[in-house]
Amino acid sequence: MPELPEVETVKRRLQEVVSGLKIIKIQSLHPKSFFGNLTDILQSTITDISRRDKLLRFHLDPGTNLLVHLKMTGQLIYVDDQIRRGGGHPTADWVKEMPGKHTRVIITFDNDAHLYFNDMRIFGWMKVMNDQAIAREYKKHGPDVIDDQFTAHYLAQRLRRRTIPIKQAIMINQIVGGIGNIYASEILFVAEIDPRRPAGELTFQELKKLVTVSKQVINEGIEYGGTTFDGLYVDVAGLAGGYQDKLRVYSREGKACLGCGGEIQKVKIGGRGTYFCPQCQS
DNA sequence: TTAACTGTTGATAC
DNA sequence: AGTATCAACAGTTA
Repeated sequence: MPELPEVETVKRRLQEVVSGLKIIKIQSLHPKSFFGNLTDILQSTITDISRRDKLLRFHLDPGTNLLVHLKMTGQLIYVDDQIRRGGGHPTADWVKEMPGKHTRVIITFDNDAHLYFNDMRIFGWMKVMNDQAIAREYKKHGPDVIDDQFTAHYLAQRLRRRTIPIKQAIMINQIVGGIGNIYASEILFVAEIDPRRPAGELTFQELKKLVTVSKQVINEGIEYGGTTFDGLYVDVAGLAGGYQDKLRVYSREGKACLGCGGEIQKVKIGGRGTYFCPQCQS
């Protein structure tokens, strides 16, 4: 579920709480959640955390990495002694009950803190990867939506003669990284573009607006700490984001369009629920 | 009860 | 190469 703003929110907090900590124990509780040798990263120290697209990278010393994809339902929950005693940074109450039913991996640090990788649907994963393997992985990706490399010229070149709906196109991370199903609907509403339009038929002016709006909406999502539905996405403290209250069209089928007062419609595009205003978006 | 839905993305067949 | 469909999985909703 997490898209760029959610992963970025997790990254920022994680950077503060686990940078400098040494991994002293790892428990893999499900065979599909952790790949690579546990022993390869035991006794390693986390030097930094970075994000590319929806991927989280733990930089380790000595030189390797733990790459993480949360997919639909992944969560990374950090709990240390202070949190268990009810102090420190605010957290959801249930983080003190970790591990939970859906905990798939537990990492223990040298300060006795734990990082819990919860993932109900088991689509997410953690992989031990060296720098070269990471580089190969990143090469498959387009620029992040908020990267300066993501421009109207770039997008025009990538979408030329393509017939898939524009909404589907901006969700392909080989084209642009970080946009998922929720923000795709939001972005196209703000850009006043019909999500069903064939991607190759947008004018350059429309692409310019699309690129600008994409960066704005995604940055807005980051500012509000991401979007939470049904408690599936939460930050490292188990707390919900705030952007679900700011959504303009997503999950608002039949409700009044904030622009014209007309009815928000829901359609399926590429098998995914898509919300838009037929009046405002063309 | 059963079917269809869900925030992701990779494989496959055409 | 680009597109459409299905699959991975578990839970909730119609």
